Amino acid sequence: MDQQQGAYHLKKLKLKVTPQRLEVMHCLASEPSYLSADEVWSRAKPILGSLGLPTVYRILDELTEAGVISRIFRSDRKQYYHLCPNQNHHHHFVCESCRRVEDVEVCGLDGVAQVIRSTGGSVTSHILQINGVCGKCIKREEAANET
Amino acid sequence: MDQQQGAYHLKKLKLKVTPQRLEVMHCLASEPSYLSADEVWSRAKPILGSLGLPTVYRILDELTEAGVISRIFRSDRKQYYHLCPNQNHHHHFVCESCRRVEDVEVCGLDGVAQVIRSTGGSVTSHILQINGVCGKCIKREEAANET
DNA sequence: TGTATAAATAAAAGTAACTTTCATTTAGAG
DNA sequence: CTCTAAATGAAAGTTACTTTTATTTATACA
Repeated sequence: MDQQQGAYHLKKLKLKVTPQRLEVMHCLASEPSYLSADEVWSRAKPILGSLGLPTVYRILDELTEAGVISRIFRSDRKQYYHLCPNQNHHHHFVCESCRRVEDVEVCGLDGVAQVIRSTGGSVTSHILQINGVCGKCIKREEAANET
Repeated sequence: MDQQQGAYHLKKLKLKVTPQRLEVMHCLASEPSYLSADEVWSRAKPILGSLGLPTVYRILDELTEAGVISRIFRSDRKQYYHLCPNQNHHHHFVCESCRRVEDVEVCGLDGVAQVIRSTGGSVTSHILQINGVCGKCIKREEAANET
């Protein structure tokens, strides 16, 4: 994500276009995997010269709330963030081996939402994350086993 | 979940049947919503007399790993746990108003898994959580608005 | 292009969630 | 009953995250 795109997103959200926000977005966008708040801070800080950790948390929260970035769930009780250029509704396939995040366009939630509605409830959001091993990693592991 | 059921689960997992484990399971099972580690501790401690917080964390981890309890995801960066009697594959509808967790039998992930496999990847697990407002809460809110 | 101002940031201190370590206890196998 | 591996509790430690407040800055508007 370049500065223009970043600025566009921020303006649409009525957030000021600050170097900190642009750099946080840039960090996440240039990472095919996901990053923790701390990792974003470590990467963005030297580029900006100075950057407060609370600022990173605030920006991550704002952008998550706005749907520009998504949380990635792991069992280590830490929070990870991923930014994907695809802004349509989609979900994530997370490789447990290389940590890469792939977009999954299929949602398959229509049936589920229908069931909820049939009980009088309403659906406001949902989390769908698929964990597994990506094709590249499977091939790599197979090759390693054969030697 | 009574002691017998709890003991059955633990034995199947080759875990010793301790009062601590039984009580943690009992706490979660008697709660239609979800609890944080801290909340489990607060509830189980007075019943057991003494209970270490690390023990609670350990037990929650073991049971989550084994699939006996599930994590509930919220945006407050804290971890919550839910135990449901239904041990078949299913997902959760979490009411944002009353925090109640309802089982959802429909999964709808077959299509997604197929897409992953078509790219050479494999799926090992997935997270699906539906957030919304349950029928009861919608009715309650409507009634409140009418007065 | 200035200027006012609301929004945003940094620094410092604080809180809460969670973990590690290790000595002691206990469940369950034999 | 006894032995042993597993489990627990206590204490201390770590890390993730938040709050507060003074200062700075982006931007709307003159």
